[in-house]
Amino acid sequence: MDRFTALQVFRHVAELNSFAEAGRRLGLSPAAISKNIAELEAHVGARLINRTTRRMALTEEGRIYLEHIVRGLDAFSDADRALSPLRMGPSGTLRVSAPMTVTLTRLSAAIPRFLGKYPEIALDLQLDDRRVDLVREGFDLAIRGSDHLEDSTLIARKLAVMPHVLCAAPSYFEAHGRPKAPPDLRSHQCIRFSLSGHADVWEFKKNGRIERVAVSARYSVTSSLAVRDALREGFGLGLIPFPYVENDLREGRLQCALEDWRTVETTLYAVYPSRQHLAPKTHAFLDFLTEEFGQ
Amino acid sequence: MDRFTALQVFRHVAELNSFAEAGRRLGLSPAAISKNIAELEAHVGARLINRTTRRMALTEEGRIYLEHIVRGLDAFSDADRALSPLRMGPSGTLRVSAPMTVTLTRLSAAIPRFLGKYPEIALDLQLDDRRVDLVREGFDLAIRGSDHLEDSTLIARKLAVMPHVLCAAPSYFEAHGRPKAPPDLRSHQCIRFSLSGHADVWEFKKNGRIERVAVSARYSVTSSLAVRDALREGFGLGLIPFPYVENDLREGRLQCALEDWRTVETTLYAVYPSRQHLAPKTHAFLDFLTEEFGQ
DNA sequence: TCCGATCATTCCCCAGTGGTGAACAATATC
DNA sequence: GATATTGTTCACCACTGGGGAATGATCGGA
Repeated sequence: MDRFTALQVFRHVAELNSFAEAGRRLGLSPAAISKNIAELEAHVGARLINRTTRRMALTEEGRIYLEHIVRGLDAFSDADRALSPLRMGPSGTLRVSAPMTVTLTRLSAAIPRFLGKYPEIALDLQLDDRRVDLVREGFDLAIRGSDHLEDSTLIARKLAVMPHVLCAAPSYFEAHGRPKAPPDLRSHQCIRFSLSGHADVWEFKKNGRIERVAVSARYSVTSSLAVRDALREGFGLGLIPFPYVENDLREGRLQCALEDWRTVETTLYAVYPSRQHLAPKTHAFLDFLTEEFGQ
Repeated sequence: MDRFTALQVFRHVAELNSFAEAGRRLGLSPAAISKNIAELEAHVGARLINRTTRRMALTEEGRIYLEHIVRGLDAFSDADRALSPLRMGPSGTLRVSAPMTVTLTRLSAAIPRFLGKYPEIALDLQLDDRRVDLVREGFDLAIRGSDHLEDSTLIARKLAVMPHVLCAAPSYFEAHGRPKAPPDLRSHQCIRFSLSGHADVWEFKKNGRIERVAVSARYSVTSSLAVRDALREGFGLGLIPFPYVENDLREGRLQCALEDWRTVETTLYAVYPSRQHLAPKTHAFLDFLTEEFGQ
C-alpha cells in the first residue's frame, strides 16, 4: 500500500474533520478516502477515527498518531522546499576538478567574472593533473584533456581542441640543427609531458602517412608549463599545445619545427556525471566554460 | 508513485553507499532500487546521487534532502512505535458513558477491581442518563438501557435483560387497593421514569394478549432510584427494573402487583463505535462488563 | 592481461494495487 | 416526510511498481 498518500489522507481528514471534504481537497473520491483510512488502520492495528456517517472524532490512538505523522509530513515538504532554491537559481557549492596548466593559462583569469555573475555559487576548484574519479571524490564537474574517447558512463562535452606544435628555442636550433622529418627526432633532446596519453610516442601525419617516433627524453615532467620553461631555456624540443606557446612563438622566444606535419591534438572536455537533472550551478559553469573556450 | 518506499530506498542507499546492498536489505531487486531512485530524482527535479556502476556519492542536493528525509522517516517509525503500547496491553484513557442508576446499582462497586486488574488504564466514567453521541463526544464505549433495537452503525453487545415489575409499598396497597388488571392502573397514582422509552404507555402481556395503559403521573423523574425512593414512601405504583427493587421485595418493603402479567423489559447494551481494531483497553472493559452482568 | 564476478541500468512482462462510479444505509436539514 | 449529504461497500479496471533477463562498465584476482 502507499503509506504516503494514506498518511496525507489521514492528516487532511483529521484536520478538516470530514472524509468528503478531504476528498475534495485532495482530488480523490470518497471511496478512496475511506479505503486509505481503513488501510492505515489495518497497518497500525488500531482504530484511528471513530465515525458514523455524520460525526467523526479521533480516537486516543488517532490523536497520538496524528501528532507524529504531522511532524513527518512536514519534514518531507521541508525537504522538497529545501531543494527548490538549488533548483531555481544557480547556487550552492560547485566542486570542480581541472588540470593545473589549462586552468592557469586559459581559465583562471576569467573565473572571477563567473563568480561575479553568480553570487550564490561557491566554487571549490581543485587543480590537479591527476585523472580524478568524479563520483568517488564528489565532483560536480571536471575538465579533462583527453586524446581518446571517454570511457565511462560519464557525460563529456567538448570544450576545445588544442593542436600541438613541435617547438624549441632559437638557441636550441642553432646548436642542434632543425629536424626535417619525424625520424630526425631520435637524435634530438626531447622534453616529455609525462601525463599526456602520447608521452612516449610522438605521432606525425602528412598526406595520410603516419610516422611514429619513440621518444627518449632525459626530462619528463607532469606540467606543460614546466615543459615550456625548459623549452624557453633552450634545453630541447617539445611537443606542446599551441595555446601555451602562442605568445612565445609570436614574440620569437620559441620557434616551430616540422610545421608541414600535422601532429597530435588534445581535446579538452568538460565531464560530469549525468545529463539528467543537471543542477543549475553546474549548468551555469558549463555555459561559462563553452563560452570561454569557444572564442 | 509510492513516495514512502522511494524515500526508504533513498535512505538505505545513501547510508549503505550501495544500490545492491540496499536492495538486499529491503528485499527488492536491483531494478526496483534503480527505478525508485530515478523516480525520486524526477519528483525532486534534481540529481540526488552521482553514480557509476562502481562508485556512488550523494550530490549536494542529495545530502540536504537526506537530512530532511531522515527526520520524516524517523517520525513515522516513532508514530508506529507510539501506538504499540496501546496495542499490546490494555492501557490509556478509557472514556465511558453510562446511565447513573444502573451504574450505581450494578457496577460501581466492581469498578475498583477492574482498575486494580489493569493498572495502565485510566477510566473517565461519565454518569449521564442522556443518550450521548458516542463519536461526537469521543467516548470509547457507552452503556445503554434500551428497549428497542439499536439504530445506528454502532456495535451493540447485549449485557443483561432487566425485566420490569409493577410494585408499590404495602402501605400504598392498603390505602388504594391492588390492581387486578392493567386498566385498573388508570385510577392509581403512578410514578414515571421519564427517560424510559415506554414512560407514557405501560404495556402488559398475558397469553398473547397485549394491554396498553396510558399512564398519567403526578411525579415524573429521570432516575429509577428516585422512583424507588418514592415507591418506598408509599407515594404510588411504579414500573421499575426488577434488580433495583430485588432487596425491597425480599425484605417486604415493596410488593408486586399484576405478577401474572409480563411487562416491558429493559435490555442493557454496551455500545461502541466499531468492531474492527477494538482497542485492548476497550476490549478489557467489555469483558469486565459481560462478566459482571453475566452472573 | 584476461577472465569471472559484481554492479547499476534498461527493457519487457505481469500481478496487484489503488482508483473510480454506482448502489446503499444512515442521518442531517428543510 | 422529502431531499441532500456522508461514509461504506462492491465490482471493475487502468496503471504502476516489481521481478527477470540482457547489457555495459568496472573491479579483483589469476
